[in-house]
Formats: sequence, structure tokens, C-alpha cells
Amino acid sequence: MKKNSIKNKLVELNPNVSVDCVIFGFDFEKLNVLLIDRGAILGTPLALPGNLIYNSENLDEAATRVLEELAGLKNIYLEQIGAFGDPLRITKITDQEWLKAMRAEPSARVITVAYFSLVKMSDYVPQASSFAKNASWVSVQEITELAFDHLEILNTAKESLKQKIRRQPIGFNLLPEKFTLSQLHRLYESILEKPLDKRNFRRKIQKLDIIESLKEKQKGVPHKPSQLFKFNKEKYELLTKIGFDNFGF
Amino acid sequence: MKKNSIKNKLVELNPNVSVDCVIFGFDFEKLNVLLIDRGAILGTPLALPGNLIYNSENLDEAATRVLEELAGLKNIYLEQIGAFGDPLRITKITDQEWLKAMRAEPSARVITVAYFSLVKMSDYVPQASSFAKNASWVSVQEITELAFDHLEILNTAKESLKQKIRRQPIGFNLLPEKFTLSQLHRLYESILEKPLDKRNFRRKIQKLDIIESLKEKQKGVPHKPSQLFKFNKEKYELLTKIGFDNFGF
DNA sequence: TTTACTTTGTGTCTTTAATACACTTTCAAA
DNA sequence: TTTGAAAGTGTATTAAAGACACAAAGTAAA
Repeated sequence: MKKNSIKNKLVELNPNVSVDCVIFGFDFEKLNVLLIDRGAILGTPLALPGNLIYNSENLDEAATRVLEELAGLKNIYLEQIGAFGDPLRITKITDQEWLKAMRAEPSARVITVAYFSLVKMSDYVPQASSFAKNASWVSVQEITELAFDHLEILNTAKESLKQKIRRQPIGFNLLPEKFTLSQLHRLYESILEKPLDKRNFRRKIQKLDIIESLKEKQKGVPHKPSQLFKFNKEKYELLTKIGFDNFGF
Repeated sequence: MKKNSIKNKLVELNPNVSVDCVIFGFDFEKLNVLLIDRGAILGTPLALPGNLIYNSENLDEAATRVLEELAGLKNIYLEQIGAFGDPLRITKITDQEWLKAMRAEPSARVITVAYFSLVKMSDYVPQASSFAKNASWVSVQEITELAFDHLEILNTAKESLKQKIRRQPIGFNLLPEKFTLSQLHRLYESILEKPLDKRNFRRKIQKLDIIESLKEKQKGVPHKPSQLFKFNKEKYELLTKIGFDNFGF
């Protein structure tokens, strides 16, 4: 039976492999993750967006597709963080019920390939009317329980992001085109989960020479308005060609 | 014959997920990788040790098993480097032939979870008489072609090892209990693929305070004999608890 | 219009780490 | 006894990290 259903879908969904995405967003205060409310029963834990892969697509393509299908996101920074395959990862009761409702082979062994992605929160505001009506942003700090092994995946993603941001300026994917140094500063503190000295931070960032001051200031803020900056992708790409490996955090 | 034994375990083997291991060894000169000669036809490219997983085991367990079954290695340092799942990864002609001979479902879509592992070469000397008679050590630098997508996996493994050794002293897994500073030095140069100044290297390592001088010297060498050292695991574990994140290379 | 409040923006000093660099010592083998 | 080969060692220079405090510019409220 199991073998049969595999054969039938050989060109399509692979019952044994899924992708899950940890989608990070930054609200200028703290890191958030986009989670799906499977909503069967009140109190059912939230889940990372994810789904089985098609046999015709590679893993990055599958993750890209999930990002679009479940969250309406396109052209998003994506990075694989590894595979998770504990045989017991899908055995919680609420998860089993959900699988029975959603999958052709609810009890199949599934290993999942996890990704993290970085989006500008302004690019995606969950709406009740949208096809992703069950998605919502949740502060990373407040997450204590998730479906399946998704909490473990989230923790791995956080660690992976910490490592990555020390080597590449991927944080710019979380900010709008124009941003202030304070916003960038808080972003780094949120990701690294530790305070960074303001003056030292600004010195380092400026020395990297990958941001460019716009001749423009914040408006309407009840305090001294900040200079606005933009990320200079060209300079960064030049830098990566020459080779560097330390952002100094 | 072999195909039969796989079939017998069909309820357990998962046809869609495999593990592959990049097993590094250091011969005091350069980095080597343990490769399998599938040996069907002369000129068939070598392969990383790997196999399908059982549905009863998790991914680390599968990798551990493969290490033991295919190379006779136990209690080995293992680290996952990610999943590889291009649908075209198994479509080379020689690979297809091998799969037809070896697998119950030779054309199944297989995604593989790759690991790297570090072994003391003295722990494993491939022997014609051993059950791993087709395995041999190959210098990393000399590898230009491998089966499937194994060359890509190897390159990812090398990069992963480079990153890791900057943060943790995992290199000690590649050396015998007693070693000289020069051997450690060459090990780091081999992994990082760049020269390191001798005096600066020694200063850094000594400052880390994780090696311990044995009151013992090399014997029988036609030059000034070197002091022997051992890795101090206790001090290292203390260090990791306190927290550190830079080995300075 | 003045005051209070809030966030921006800036420089220097100290300590630590990175880098560059050359000669003497000790052993085995010839 | 000479030769060859690797071990072992220190200092000076430069670069980066870290610690630290106050004036400036805007809005809002009194």
C-alpha cells in the first residue's frame, strides 16, 4: 500500500521529504518569525510554514515555492540550515491529527530540510483576506512551543543567523531601502541577543564602507531626526570578491 | 544478492533519503578523504561512503551506522553539513548503472543528508582483507571527480570544516593522542589552505591553554626532536562553558 | 515661549590581538 | 666532524576592540 502510493505520485509530491522555513522579520524593535496557525483546535501550537517537496524540484526551489504559496513572498533571501529527521518528530497527538487531515500518507516517515529567510516586514502584512490568512508575526522571544520539532528548528535558525551575520551583511534584507543607523544597531543587537556599544557599532559599520548616507532625514519624530542611509550593494560585492571574513561582532 | 538483502529490509529502508559522509583524515602532510571504489568498470568515479537510511533511525544514527558499516569506524566526530537534493544528482550514466545493481528502487528521487567526520588515520588503515576493502584514502587536493554530486558535497564539507575550526578545536580529532606543535600547525594550514606564521601560530595555540606539554620528546628523527603535547579536553570544556567564539585564525 | 523629554551623533584613550620577521639548538646520517 | 633538517624562541609595529559622556536637534506639553 505504502509502496503503491509512492509509485502513484512518483512524478509529484514526495511523501518522505518536506521543507520548513523560518521566516524572520524585524519591526525596528525585535526579531519576529512568521508562523502558521493550523487552527484545528484552540491551543494547537503554531507551526513554521512548510510542506512536502515535489520530486521535480530541488530543495531551494521547494523552499521558494513554500514561501510563495504559504506566505505570498517572492524574491526572498533564503539559506538552508540543515536536515531534521528524528523518527519521532511527527508523533505529537495534535500534529498527528493535523497530518491525518492534510496528508495522503499521514504516518510516513518525513525528514525535513529547514531554511531561514529574511524579509522586510513591510513587504508582508498578514491580512485576514489574503490566501495566507492563517499566518502571523510572532516575537521570537515569546515563542515557547511550536508544532513538530519546529522549536528545535527555530533555535538552530537563530544560531545560524547569528553566525552568518558575523560574516556577511545579510541583515540588510530585514530593513527597508532607507534606514537609520539606530535601526541597524537594534537589528544587530536583536539578532546577536546582546548589547553593542553605540559608538563602536557605528564606527565598525562606517569602516566597512557598505552603507551610503542619503541627503535626507527622518521627519515627524519627537526628537533629533536621524540621517537616513542605504545599503551599497556594489561596494559589498566588490568586498566579497576581494575576500573578507570578519564583520567584527 | 546484495539487492536481495536490501529488499528484505524494504519495510525499513527509506528509498528517498540517504546519508553521505565526508571522512577526513590527516597524514601529517595533508588532508585526505576516505572514498569508496564502487569498482564496476575501470574509470568509474569514486564515491563518498553513504547509503539509504532506515525509517527507525534518526539522521545522526544513520550516518554513524554508515561510518561503521562501510568503513569500520566507531565513536567518530560527526557533523551534519546539510541536505543535497537536486533531482538530477543521480542521473549520470555510471551512477545510474550502479544504482540499478544496488537498489530496490534505482530511479527513486533521493535526497541526501551530508556529514563530515574527522578520524585519526592511524585508527583506520584500509586493508584488502577488511569488509571495507574498497575504501581508500585520497588526498583532498587530488580529487577532481566523484560520483553523483559528491564533489559538491566535498567542497561544502571543506568549507564547513574551515568555518568550524576557527571556532572550535575540532582538529584534535584528526591527530593521535600525542602530537607535536608542528603537526598541529600543518593540520591547520591544510584545513585552512593557507600558510600560517610559525611563531604566531604557536603563540595563539599556547594562549588558548588547551594543550598540555608531555615530558616526552620525539625519538629517532634526524633533526632536533620535538616536544610532544596532548589536548586538554577538560580545559576546553571549561572554556566552552564560559563562552568563547574565536580561535583567531 | 519656555521647558522637558527623547534620541542622535560624535572622539579619545587603553588594552588586546594581529602581523612581520631571523637565528640558534638539537638530533641523525653521511 | 660536518651537513642537513626541523624545532624553538622574542620583539617591535600596526590594527582592532572596548570603555566611556555630553552637546545638538527635534516634538510635545506646560
